[in-house]
Amino acid sequence: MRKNKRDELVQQAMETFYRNGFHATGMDMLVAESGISKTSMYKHFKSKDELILAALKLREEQFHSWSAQRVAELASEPRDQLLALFDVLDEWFKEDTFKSCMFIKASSEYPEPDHPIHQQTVEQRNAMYEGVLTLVEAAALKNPEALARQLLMLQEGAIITAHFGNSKDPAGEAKIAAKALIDAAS
Amino acid sequence: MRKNKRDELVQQAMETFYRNGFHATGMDMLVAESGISKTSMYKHFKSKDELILAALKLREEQFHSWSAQRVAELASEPRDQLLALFDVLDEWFKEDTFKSCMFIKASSEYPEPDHPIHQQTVEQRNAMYEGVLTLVEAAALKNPEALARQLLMLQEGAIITAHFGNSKDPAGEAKIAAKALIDAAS
DNA sequence: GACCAAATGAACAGATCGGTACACCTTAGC
DNA sequence: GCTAAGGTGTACCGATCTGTTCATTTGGTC
Repeated sequence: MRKNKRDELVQQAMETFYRNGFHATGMDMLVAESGISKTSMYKHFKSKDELILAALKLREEQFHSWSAQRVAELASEPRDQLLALFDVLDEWFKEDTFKSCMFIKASSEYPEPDHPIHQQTVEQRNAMYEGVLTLVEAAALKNPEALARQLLMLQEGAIITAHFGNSKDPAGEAKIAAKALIDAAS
Repeated sequence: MRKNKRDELVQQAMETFYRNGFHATGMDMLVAESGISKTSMYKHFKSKDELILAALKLREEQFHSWSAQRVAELASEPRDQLLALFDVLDEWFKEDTFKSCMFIKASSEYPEPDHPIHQQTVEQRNAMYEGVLTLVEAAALKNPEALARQLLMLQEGAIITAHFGNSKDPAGEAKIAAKALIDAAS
């Protein structure tokens, strides 16, 4: 069975776009890094934008399954799981390959609200919010929508701060803040 | 007295890079938008990167003076000023030209920690942290370093959330969270 | 008006960009 | 072995990229 070139390409694209930036990465660079011919690339994807969309979709799936699994391993109660989200962030920040969030990068480089790439980042963020809201509701906390939004913003803040690199423990600090907000909503 | 072309260029560059992205903006686009010749540009700046650095510096000065002035107009006590930071964010988010934060964008498009542009964004963020820390200390709140970090992360989170556009009142929600953290540190 | 600094415009250089065309090769299934 | 699907390599296209050169124009001061 021949390896799936399309999947290889999307995986490589995801890594390269993330590390190097979307506009700053040309298709020739992807050819060089992936070993997949440009002809094959354009056979599978009509344009660079379509490839980016596929890479973002893959990133969303991989990150979501990894973080959900880690959270479930770290805690079982919804309230503890809300805090475990920050431990999982911490693990992510400590990875050598961490370079902020691919969706933040994409929404920044494609800032027009009607651009498909921007729209996909918004959808991904909506899905994150829904995930946090589900846990907040399961934990029977007050003002669930607002609290979910605040917790998500702490996560965003931790990601950005971790990328700037000027705090020793962004995830830990955000977790302490999250705990205070959760306690206040109990 | 001839108008200062260099300053005009930096102002225009700041606006165009911010709206369009750094890599996605070519020097020819800047020529078209500013009406300043490419020759003049390269007379004042050795490279595109140097122009970007100057634009970031200008943005830092303008944003800092504007926000400091607005905060001082909105509140006089340090504790109230910490909360007023979020009202000022709100004003900023509501501007037609809001497109996330120029320093977040720059750090994202130039993610290498040794790149001068990335370094300048880190310095700007350090200055923001010091500003928040000064207010936290003046308000005599507990754990000032950690609290300043948390408040800054809420600001980061609000900026990112405002840019994704999937919350009606990111600054207001972040302000409520900030108030809870400040109350808990009183 | 003369002079000088600042600025312009036009053309250029080499490189890269996203994307196309086509002959040819490789792999997998029958 | 044959065939079709998948993939490659090479060259190409028109456009754009950052940056350079140089003759000319413009603006300000005396």
